[in-house]
Amino acid sequence: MTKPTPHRAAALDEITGSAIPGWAILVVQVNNVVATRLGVTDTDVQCLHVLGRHGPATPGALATRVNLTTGSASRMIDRLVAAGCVRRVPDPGDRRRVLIEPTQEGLDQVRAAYAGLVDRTRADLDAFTDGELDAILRFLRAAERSTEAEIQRLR
Amino acid sequence: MTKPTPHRAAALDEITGSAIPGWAILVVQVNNVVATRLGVTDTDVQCLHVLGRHGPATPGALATRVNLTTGSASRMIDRLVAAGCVRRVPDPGDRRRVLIEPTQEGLDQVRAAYAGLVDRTRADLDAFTDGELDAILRFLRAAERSTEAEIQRLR
DNA sequence: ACACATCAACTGCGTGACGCAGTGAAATTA
DNA sequence: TAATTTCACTGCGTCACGCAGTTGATGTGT
Repeated sequence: MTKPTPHRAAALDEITGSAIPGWAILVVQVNNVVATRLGVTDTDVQCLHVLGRHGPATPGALATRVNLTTGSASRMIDRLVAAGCVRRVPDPGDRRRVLIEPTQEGLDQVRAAYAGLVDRTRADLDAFTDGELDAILRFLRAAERSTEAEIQRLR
Repeated sequence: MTKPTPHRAAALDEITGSAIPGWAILVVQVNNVVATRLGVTDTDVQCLHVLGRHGPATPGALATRVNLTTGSASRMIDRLVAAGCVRRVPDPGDRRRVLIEPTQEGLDQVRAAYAGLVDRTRADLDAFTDGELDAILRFLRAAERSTEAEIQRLR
């Protein structure tokens, strides 16, 4: 077992040290370009992503997800409301709370902005077998969990 | 061929519509947390990532990679110099140009900030076979190319 | 029932990152 | 050599953000 796979160690290094960072840099950049296109802030699109993924949320919950104070989140929501991407809905259960829910227009704008990238990625995935696709999916889910855990730790 | 794999279509949708976006959101968030920890801006860490990946670059090249004007890049470099992460080196070949190169301290700081996440990811990757690892690596490289291409298109 | 503490979202104010427009220096070209 | 282009770099205004305080609603103890 002194030499399980020399190739394997190299692959691990390349994935963690080069491929993931390289991709992450471009993800940040494409988000920035999209934000500029939509005429909003990077933080705003991040907020829209969170809403599209987890559904309506309170300003407070939104603030923690995008690393903002509640005050700054308030202003961010003002901007998104003004842009027609988001709506303020009173929480029937607790009249202190307000729920922020994305408008159809907001969801469509974000979806359209990333449609090109999604298409390219689908095309990329054509080159893989069903089993490889499954492995990729499992990896992405694992990375999601690990990144989430690391965020919690770093706070 | 009317039913190549029903499972495959579902996997494609989940990867492009859920797994990648979900991970991307967290990548942005972890970058933000790291930036706060290092006492610099999100843009600053993005710049450090670019430098760590592509080596020394001129302020102009750096500006395009982080979507900034050359003026704002100048100030960003000022901040990074003040933080001891970066050095200005005159270009011997063209005396108008200045090369920005990361200091060892800057590289170490970034590396340390992400060490926990890298460790987690390596642990995640233990669960995959050599062949699966190879598929994951090929996918990441393809995603990198596609994202790069989409950025060019959106400009 | 009534005060009192808590928790939610929201506002004034200061700081700072950014874009824009202009400057100066060096290189390229006519 | 003169004109143009291409760099990096600076005043200035705008706007996103954090901080601290406000308002209103919900619980909580006596």
